[in-house]
Amino acid sequence: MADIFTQQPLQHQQTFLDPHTQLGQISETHFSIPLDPKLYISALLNCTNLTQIKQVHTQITITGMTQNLTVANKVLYIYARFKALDDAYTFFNCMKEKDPVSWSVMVGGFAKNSDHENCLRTFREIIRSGLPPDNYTLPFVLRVCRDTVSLKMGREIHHLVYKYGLHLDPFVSATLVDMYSKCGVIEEARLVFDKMPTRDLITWTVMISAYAECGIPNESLVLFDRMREEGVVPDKVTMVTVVFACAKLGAMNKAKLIHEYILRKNFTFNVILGTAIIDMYAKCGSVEAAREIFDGMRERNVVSWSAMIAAYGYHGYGRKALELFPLMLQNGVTPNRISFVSLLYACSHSGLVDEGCEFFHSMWDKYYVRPDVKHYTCMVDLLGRAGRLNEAMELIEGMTVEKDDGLWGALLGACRIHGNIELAEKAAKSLLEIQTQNPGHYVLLSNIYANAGRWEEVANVRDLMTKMRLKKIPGWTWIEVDNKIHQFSVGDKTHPQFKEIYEMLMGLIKKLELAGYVPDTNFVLHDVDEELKVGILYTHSEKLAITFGLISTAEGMPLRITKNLRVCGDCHTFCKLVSATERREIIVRDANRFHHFKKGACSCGDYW
DNA sequence: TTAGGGTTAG
Repeated sequence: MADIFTQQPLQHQQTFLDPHTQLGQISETHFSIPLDPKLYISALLNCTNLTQIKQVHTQITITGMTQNLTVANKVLYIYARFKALDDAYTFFNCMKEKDPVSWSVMVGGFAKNSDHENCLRTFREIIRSGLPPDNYTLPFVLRVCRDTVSLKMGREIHHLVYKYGLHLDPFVSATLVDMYSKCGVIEEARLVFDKMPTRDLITWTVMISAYAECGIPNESLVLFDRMREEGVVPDKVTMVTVVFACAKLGAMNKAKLIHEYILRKNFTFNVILGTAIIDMYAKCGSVEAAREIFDGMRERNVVSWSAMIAAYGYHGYGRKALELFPLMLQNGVTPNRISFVSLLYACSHSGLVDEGCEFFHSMWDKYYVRPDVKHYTCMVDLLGRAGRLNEAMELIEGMTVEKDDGLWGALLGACRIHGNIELAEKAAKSLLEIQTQNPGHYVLLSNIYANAGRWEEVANVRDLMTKMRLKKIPGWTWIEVDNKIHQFSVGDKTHPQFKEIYEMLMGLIKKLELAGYVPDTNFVLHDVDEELKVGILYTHSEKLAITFGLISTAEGMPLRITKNLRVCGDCHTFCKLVSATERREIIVRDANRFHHFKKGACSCGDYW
């Protein structure tokens, strides 16, 4: 047998694989050695497993064809594609001659297989050996910077483009945009994007997706329009990112327009696009429209089922979410960790404590999905909301997986609802030990202390926040009026009609109070002036006020709704009204969930 | 010969 890595060709003619035949069928016939590299390349590309690759590689070595760089690079490439990086690297090291393609394939092989360390090490070797980096290698290295969120390194790689006088082609630019946005500096991503002389579809898609992901989905839609104006035709991947942006925006009119566009342009309705549309409709307030899409899908995978379960969950329809689970199993779909997060979340927000506990226990026993910290967090939330705080604490104490700030935050939130200051302090101590960077947790803690009148602790938490340079970022709300999207935050005065909006708001507050609504300012952020508290309680979302304004024109509605409307602790500050789908129902959205207020009852059972 | 973009939760 020839040594396929040292590439020593055999001296004598051997029985070997006939590259003309189908791979995997060994030809026993002797024939003269074909020396056409194309045959070996196509044989390599036709391999379906590692054994076949090694067989072809052996033949290539026997013939001495490894001396041909094109063939050798293809051997490297195919090993990397089948994740056989050890084989690829051993071969790479034995290659007597390497060209930029060899280096690029090796760097790319490591990058695609998430071997960040070796990818960077190989890239440094290129630079050290005096070879210039090229436009083929840079996207791979930038990909590592993106995946490891290494902004500093990403900037250094970007600098190499100028240092080596490289042309910023669409590949490098697209990965730079992607890297900067995933590293949280969307402005730098946009700078690269704006500087490109011409942008191809992928760069547009990356930029559209970047805005949606970093919480500026309205800009995604603006870019989508601009892209089409410039004559770039979107493909289905672009449409998925646009649908995702619309889901983030929660704007139903836009959602419908985009859905119509997808149908009109005959985009293939695959699982990914279908699932994205389910999510979009659900997040725009219509769980029914989401279900319609779900029912109409030809193929559904675990993501589609989980998305639908989650949709019912955050709309407060826990039972419907749970009904989907056995159907999912019947359809031969295996639940994953996210399916269980969605199920437990649905239970916790519909007060289905027993059902939640059952799922939690069966997920590992029956479905071999090991509970991670997120599942424990759902359970703490479930037990905590139901007032079973001690059980929640016992669960945490018995955990073998690493605890994170979200877990303690859930316990802290439950302590706030039930006014359990002792347990709150335990949770707070652990949160402070972890040094959570989530300002919401500190605000929560400060509020608990404030409610207990422990002002010294309030001041300590505030000091800590200042020292850690943490600031609560205000939530944004978007509202669609006549197909135009308006953006607001609490106390916002940037809207051209802000005077009219606040006048209407103040009028509504008066009506609310006349209707007997007494605001509970206990849970309003304590970092605002006292006189603003009541205002914030109502103005947490101007959208809420505006929609109330619209509803108030409907006969008899405002008093009935306002009398019965009790928003939960979270909603006091973060509630967002999405739309009034019918006169007798309004849907309120807080950070991640929806409340359906129908004839004075909320679909979410917790707060009623 | 080698390169870039998409779905579910928190």
